[in-house]
Amino acid sequence: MVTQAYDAALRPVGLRATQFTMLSVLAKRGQIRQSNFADILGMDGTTLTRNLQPLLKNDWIQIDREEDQRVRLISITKPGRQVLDDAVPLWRQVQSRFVMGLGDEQWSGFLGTLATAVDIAQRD
Amino acid sequence: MVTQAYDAALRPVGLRATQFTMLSVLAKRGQIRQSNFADILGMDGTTLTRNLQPLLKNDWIQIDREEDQRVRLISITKPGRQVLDDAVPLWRQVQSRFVMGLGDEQWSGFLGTLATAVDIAQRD
DNA sequence: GCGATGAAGATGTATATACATGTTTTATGA
DNA sequence: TCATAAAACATGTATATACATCTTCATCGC
Repeated sequence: MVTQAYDAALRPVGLRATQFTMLSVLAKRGQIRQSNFADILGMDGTTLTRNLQPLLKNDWIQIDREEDQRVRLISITKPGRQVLDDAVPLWRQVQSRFVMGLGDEQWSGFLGTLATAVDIAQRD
Repeated sequence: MVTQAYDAALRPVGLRATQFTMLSVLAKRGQIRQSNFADILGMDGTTLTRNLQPLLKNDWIQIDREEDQRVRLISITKPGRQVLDDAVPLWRQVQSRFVMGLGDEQWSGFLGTLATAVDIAQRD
């Protein structure tokens, strides 16, 4: 239901929550290897392969090669930065709805709990 | 990543996390209307229509009609109860990994935060 | 220099998710 | 009563997700 709220808020610019996250990571980190990108997103490599397609179709990202022909380098494009810029205010509005609704204390506790949960999931 | 942990734990019995949740609800509440089921799960009605298919294919649920021919009544079957019984110990193991890893205080805080988040998402 | 091994992605298949829209059945109002 | 609205689901389409497996390319031993 939380994801639905973010998806609904981003609909005017044509972005889904996942896509917003992906473009945000690319905007912040610049060109990165596909495998590294998957790790950052906590996403299976094959999932990332599929999730790149809608972004490519809209020319929001580009994929380059390096000397090692196996590696794919992903980066955001100018149109990608544009749609991200358009999306940020919409994102901020939902985000603040949740942050303010929970309050600072519960919010920071939530972030900490999620980090711990990821840590526990990674064990084994 | 949390969902991945639950999916991995349930793999030996052939259940996904979503399916485990659906069968658990049916086991606890008995026969329910499809629309009511969707509300309980916080799932769009059309998503539920699709998610029922794998359960039907495995004969874990059945769908009956009532006088109002529009309504579908969903219930768990004997094989459904069987696979759920097989799954519960596997689920308990992952569940306790997360509950114990977080500790009682953080765990109950987490549950409260999620409930509040759902509440916020439902506004508007 | 060449065969085995391993790294990096892609593909086949299945499930999960929801919006827009369509279909069927029931309820409602002039 | 009958046309219309509304309720309950299904379907078309698109994205999100991951496992098993395949392909391609690089590296490492010998």
